Amino acid sequence: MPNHNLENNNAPYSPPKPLYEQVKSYVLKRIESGEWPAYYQMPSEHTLVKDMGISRMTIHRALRELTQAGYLERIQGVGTFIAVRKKQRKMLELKEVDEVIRARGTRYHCDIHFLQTEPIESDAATAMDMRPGDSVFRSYSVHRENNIPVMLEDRYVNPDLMPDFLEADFTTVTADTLINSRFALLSHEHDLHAALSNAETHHFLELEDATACLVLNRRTWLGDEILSTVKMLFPGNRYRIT
Amino acid sequence: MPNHNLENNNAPYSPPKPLYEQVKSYVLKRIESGEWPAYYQMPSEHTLVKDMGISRMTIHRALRELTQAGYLERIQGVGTFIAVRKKQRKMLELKEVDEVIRARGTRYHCDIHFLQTEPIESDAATAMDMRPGDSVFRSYSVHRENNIPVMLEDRYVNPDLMPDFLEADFTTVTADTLINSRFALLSHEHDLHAALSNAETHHFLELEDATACLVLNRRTWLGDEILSTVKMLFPGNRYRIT
DNA sequence: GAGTGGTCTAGACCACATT
DNA sequence: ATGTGGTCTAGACCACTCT
Repeated sequence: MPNHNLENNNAPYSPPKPLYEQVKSYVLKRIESGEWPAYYQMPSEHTLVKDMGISRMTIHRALRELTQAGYLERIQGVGTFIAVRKKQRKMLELKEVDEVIRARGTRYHCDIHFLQTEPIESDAATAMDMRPGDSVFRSYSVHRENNIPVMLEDRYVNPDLMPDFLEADFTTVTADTLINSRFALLSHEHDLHAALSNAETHHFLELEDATACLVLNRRTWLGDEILSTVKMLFPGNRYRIT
Repeated sequence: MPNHNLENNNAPYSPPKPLYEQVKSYVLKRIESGEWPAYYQMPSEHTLVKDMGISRMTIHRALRELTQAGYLERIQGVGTFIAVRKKQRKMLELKEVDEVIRARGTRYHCDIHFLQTEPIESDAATAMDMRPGDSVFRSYSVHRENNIPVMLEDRYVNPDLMPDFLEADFTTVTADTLINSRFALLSHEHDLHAALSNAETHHFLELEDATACLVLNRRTWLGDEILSTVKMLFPGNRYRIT
């Protein structure tokens, strides 16, 4: 049997790493050093099995995980290649208002202006993938930080998917928190732009003048059905998304 | 040998899914239906091997991947448990303007209004972690879709970290694309709000009236040093972040 | 036909936790 | 002592690509 402890041979008390991790390090080291540049076809599984004296399943697991992590690209029947620099995706996390405000140590409060069943009108019906006139739950609320309105929320919920939405106690949890805690497999779709306040939003947000607002639309999917759509308005001078 | 094609037995032309994928579906179905709630100890690998007639390595791979994905928690010597609802982080990907526009099939173009070295003034110095008066590279450009300005970019770059920034050809690549292709280990910090256009931005964005703009600030770190800060203005009626 | 990666098995040994 | 998950092997069959 070959010696499988490929590293730290002279360092005492070295915790043994699993073989597949050692294979991953072996490959990563050659990628980082530039020995195996992008597009380079690295040795096949069979070759590594022979050269490293490690079984194919173990080699395969290592290469599969590196592929998953974006370091390699594998083509069946062809070979394994070093991936071009993994594209850096710039992600922004959209945190819940109530959590942000509470984390700041300021006072959070929410006024529910209405929470009711209504026939859905045309535009919202399209967004919810329902027919105009179908019954829909709707909530309309203002979220406040130290009593100053920082967000206006206009939400539609599909009654078939969440029949008890109207019974929830939104003084203690936000609709978002409720929905997230209820369902396991949600996916979200976002859309962001800026718009001026209009007469209605002006009133509910208690604005003095026409104000640039950040508009965040979110559609929440439960599997392949739309559970909820929500439009959130943040006055630009009162709230920043970080 | 048991029949391993656990699904679509009556649907013709069903593409056979790998066994480990079928095991994953089997487990996910029971999580979604609520049959296996959070904290529930699901059957052991040995039990699944017996019940499903599938080898342990295959079962193990399925459970390992579900663990990696956050659905399960495994404790050696104890068992496998359904994970508490993975906190659903709502992420928004900030794509590059030029890529978005090109993907839409519309025409992308960028005007550089200036690209120079200048002494950094107080506010920007704070943001860049430099001293006021230090030399800094600055670029000021307008990004257009079908010749209509959709984004105004005001960027500062640390000359020590990227001495050749001024030599780059920004008619073919954006500063963002250049920076991303140059460095491997960047991290980004974002900040988003809405604001009205002012006299200056009004002019460069060729706006008719005061317009609500989405303001996206980004700081890009190279290790523990700030490589670049940029303020991007998107007129709300011309561009949405999706 | 030869070489590649994708999957799967039936066993094995180990580390760990509980009883 | 028993049961759990973590790793590893030596084979096997398959689908795919290229020559």
